[in-house]
Amino acid sequence: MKRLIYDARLKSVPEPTLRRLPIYHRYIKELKKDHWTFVSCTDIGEEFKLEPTQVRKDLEVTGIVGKPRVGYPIAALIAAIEEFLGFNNVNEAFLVGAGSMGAALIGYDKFQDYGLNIVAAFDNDAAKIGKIVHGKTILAIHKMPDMARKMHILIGIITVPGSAAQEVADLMIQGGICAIWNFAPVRLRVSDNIIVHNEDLYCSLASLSQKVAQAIRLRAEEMPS
Amino acid sequence: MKRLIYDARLKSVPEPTLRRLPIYHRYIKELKKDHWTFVSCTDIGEEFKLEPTQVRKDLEVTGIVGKPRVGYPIAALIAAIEEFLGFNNVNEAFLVGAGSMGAALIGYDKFQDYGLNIVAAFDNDAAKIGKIVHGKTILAIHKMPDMARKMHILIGIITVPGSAAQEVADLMIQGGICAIWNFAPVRLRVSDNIIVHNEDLYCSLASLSQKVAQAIRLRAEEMPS
DNA sequence: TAGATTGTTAATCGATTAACAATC
DNA sequence: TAGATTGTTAATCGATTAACAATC
Repeated sequence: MKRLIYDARLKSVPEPTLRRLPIYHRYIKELKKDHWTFVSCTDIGEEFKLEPTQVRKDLEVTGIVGKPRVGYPIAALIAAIEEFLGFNNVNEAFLVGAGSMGAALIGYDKFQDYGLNIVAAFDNDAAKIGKIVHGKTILAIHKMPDMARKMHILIGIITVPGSAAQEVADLMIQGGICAIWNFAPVRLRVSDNIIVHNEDLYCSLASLSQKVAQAIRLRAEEMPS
Repeated sequence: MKRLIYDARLKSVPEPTLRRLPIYHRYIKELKKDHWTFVSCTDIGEEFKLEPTQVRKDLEVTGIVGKPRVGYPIAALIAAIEEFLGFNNVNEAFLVGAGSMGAALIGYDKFQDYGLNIVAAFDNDAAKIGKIVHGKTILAIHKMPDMARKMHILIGIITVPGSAAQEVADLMIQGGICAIWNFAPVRLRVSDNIIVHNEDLYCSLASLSQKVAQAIRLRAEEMPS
């Protein structure tokens, strides 16, 4: 049973794994509060209706080593997930678009725990510039690229309308930003060294909508009135 | 080349397909504005860097029939996607949790186009009840289940803190709601006839965080200072 | 010791991609 | 007609699940 250190360059981690790890992390932190010291894949799998094997595969990428018969030491496991997901090195981020979604995100104070610190917010609307939102002053967008470069900002959050998103993305990249969390309903055209995460609520809603529509269709067939 | 009508009961549509269709839909509507009449999978694939075959497979689920050599008639294709995704039968929804995220969602006026109409918003905070947000009065949460049942509401949106989410979900289901769009960072325990869509921004952020952390690690290795 | 769980390899499943005849 | 694109089947790829020896 030799064990190789996981080398992230060889193979990128599956996206489903990346999205399950924070779920596990949350649960395991709860267990720690309840003074558990070990947790098994069976425990985690039962909580989220997942196969223990899948949980084990997921945890494997963090490099954690477990004990047969008992599971994984909780404190070490939490640390391994946090280290792997980059929660420890908190990165500073700029947010552009101080509308209601932007304001909501500025207010998410737990983002810090996940490696994100929104240090400034920008807008192009004179009515918004200078206003304070959740303790942060909204700055003029034209200041953003220079500030980003000076402050070595790596992450940008886009919460502007779709029509302005590409322009904002270009400015961010100009300022040295290399990862964009995009809430605008637009696919951004960027070079492929830029990480883009689309949070397109309309697409998510469309998927929900289809399932509801299908459920209604099936129900109508089963009970013809 | 016989063609069977797609029967949604036989096989559920892959989630990736459901999330790509609205993207195509948006693009094709743009093309229609520019007076295109036909669009091919090659066109769509080039726009989004996808294989034409994949686009074709995706469009197939809508039942649209194309013309070899020219592609799909734009107007019919838009109609087919909208019908398939359930954009035509707009469903009424209740939103619970009038915090900043709730307020942002109430303000998303395009949700109607995707089959969702937020008709009422609720909260348990006396300070919020009675307030008007984006033209909608915030109601007391205790009124929600009865109102949902009387108004035949099918969709619930949860934007409360994680600690309250399960309780809200239970109330929604009690009111006859069968589909939940959950923005709280919690996995809801519901019976499996309830559709749950988790919009867990922390998980999404964690995935972004990991990629940024990895990019930084690689960069550090490539340029040792 | 007995048995539950780990680590790891193999099999399965589902989604993507390739191949190609049909066709406009 | 020639050739691009559809519709459809087969091959590939990647993620999930199953199997099982090692082990505490």
